[in-house]
Amino acid sequence: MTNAEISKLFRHVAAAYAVKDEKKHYFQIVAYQRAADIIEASPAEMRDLFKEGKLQTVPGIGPSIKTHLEELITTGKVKHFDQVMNAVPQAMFPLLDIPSFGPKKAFKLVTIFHLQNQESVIEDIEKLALDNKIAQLEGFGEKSQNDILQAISEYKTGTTKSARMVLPFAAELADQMITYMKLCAKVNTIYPLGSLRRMVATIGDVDLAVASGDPKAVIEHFTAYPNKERVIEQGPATASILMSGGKHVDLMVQPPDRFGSLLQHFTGSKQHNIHLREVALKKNLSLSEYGIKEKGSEEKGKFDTEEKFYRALGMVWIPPEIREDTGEIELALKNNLPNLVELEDIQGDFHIHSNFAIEPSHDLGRNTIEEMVQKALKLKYTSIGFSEHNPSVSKHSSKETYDLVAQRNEALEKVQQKFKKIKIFKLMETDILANGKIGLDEKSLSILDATIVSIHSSFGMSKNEMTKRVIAGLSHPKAKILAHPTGRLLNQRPGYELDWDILFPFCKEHNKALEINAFPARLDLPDSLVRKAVEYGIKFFINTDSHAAAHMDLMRFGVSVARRGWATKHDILNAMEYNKLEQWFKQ
DNA sequence: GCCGTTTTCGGCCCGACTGTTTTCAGTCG
Repeated sequence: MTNAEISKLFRHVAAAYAVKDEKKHYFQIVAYQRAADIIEASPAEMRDLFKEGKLQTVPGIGPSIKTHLEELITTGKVKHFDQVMNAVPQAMFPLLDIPSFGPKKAFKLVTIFHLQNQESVIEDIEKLALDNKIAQLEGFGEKSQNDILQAISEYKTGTTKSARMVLPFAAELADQMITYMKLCAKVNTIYPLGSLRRMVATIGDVDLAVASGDPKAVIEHFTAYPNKERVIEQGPATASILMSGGKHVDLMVQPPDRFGSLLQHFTGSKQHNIHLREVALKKNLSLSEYGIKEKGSEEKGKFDTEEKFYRALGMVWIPPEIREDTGEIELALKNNLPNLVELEDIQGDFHIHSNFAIEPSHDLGRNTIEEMVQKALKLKYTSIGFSEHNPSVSKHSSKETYDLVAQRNEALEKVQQKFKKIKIFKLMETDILANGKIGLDEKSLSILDATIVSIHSSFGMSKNEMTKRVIAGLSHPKAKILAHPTGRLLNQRPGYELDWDILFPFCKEHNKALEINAFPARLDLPDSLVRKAVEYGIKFFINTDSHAAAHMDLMRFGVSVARRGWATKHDILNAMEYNKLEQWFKQ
């Protein structure tokens, strides 16, 4: 049972409670929805946490839900859930997947029309709407009948709720909209907010906030966007449009003197905001996008900046990347937040593929060594590490491999002679083969400063085997960095499994670094694991894995992952002076 | 059902928008 399945089941339980008696079960409903949100977003599978006895460490999971989860994971079902859900018609549940269908509407329709078949219920509702049977019901009308048809049609064609976007894709969509919105003279300021501002690895919808003295004009301009599918909703302060591909763009507008509270509200996360508002309540304050009001008063205090907004709650400003309600509010109250690493701290990039013809088993870069160095200089780096893939093991003798590595080194030295302002490190990205050996022999390794190691084959191994394999590879004294540690490709493959409780202590003890791969389809190590590794005291390289000079600009995405993992400058090795780094490689 | 340096009992974020309604329920974020 996956997190997604558990989350869906919890939402169904909440829906069943809502139908049964919403008032009586209100806080159970909220609790199950909150647990569903948290489990859905959790990078760790609940079944793994169960095996490790760590279910109670998940926020939102208390004694009762924990017991139910244990029953669910061991037996595949929960008696209590069955009881709750069997009290309502089963046919209502498939309808909940369709946007605009909640528990009440789904229950009402399947009850009135005696629908019992879960397989056909969506088609059944569609047919009833087409036959004009729904418009006559109390509480429904012509418009809502048409809305139902539209929602079902969009659901069936996959127009809605499609896969989440990787960051640059969402950023580009946001940029397009921002460019368009700036054509409206009434737009003072506009920012992308929500998960895009928090730099979450994948983005659902694009959220935009505008400061303007004329919200009406701004909203009208927004909903007139020519490349939209349709307007979803439109009010005096907010609007939402559907884009081709099923993405929503949500807009909120406030006057400039309330823009700080809008930024705070719309950046989220939801759990961060809820917690912040609970903290505020204890101070007799109530928060919203309009500002802060004292309990009992109608007057809402105005905040033009986020800093002032947080200060009014007795805390320091919290960087958006860590607004996930994982302890940041408590530390902000004590003015004790970590000093997160910044892009400007980065002094070099150590996972760089040039087009040097090294005859690798994987891909070559597109630019020359010199072009990559020039790009590094433009980025004001003081060091760079070249790490082409090792020459393919199957196609070369040991001597041929050595000659290729030596030739690559000579090429690096030539460029080093020409550019004295930057230190060039001689690295390589070496495969950890299925048997745990690495794809270079001692002689070749001896002429490198160090090697990055990584997995590019035999992904299907068990967690145990893979952990042993990675540790075997990392055990060579020259193997200093584990690249893209989980092997995940966002929206493509989940990555292999590793036992972090073994790997993290190993890295700490043997002074091995983990890579935070900045390539947007990877963002690997994932942020939540970065956080754990930081707690272990492990060091990182943030690398772009560039296969072209232009890729080196992607560093900021890796820095965001590090920030989301609460890493400071001192956790990041490529934020160090190169001479210190040279020492580190020799350790 | 969860949660706790003001609580192990008694609280639980706050608001937008829509359609069908003459004041609100439902859905969403």
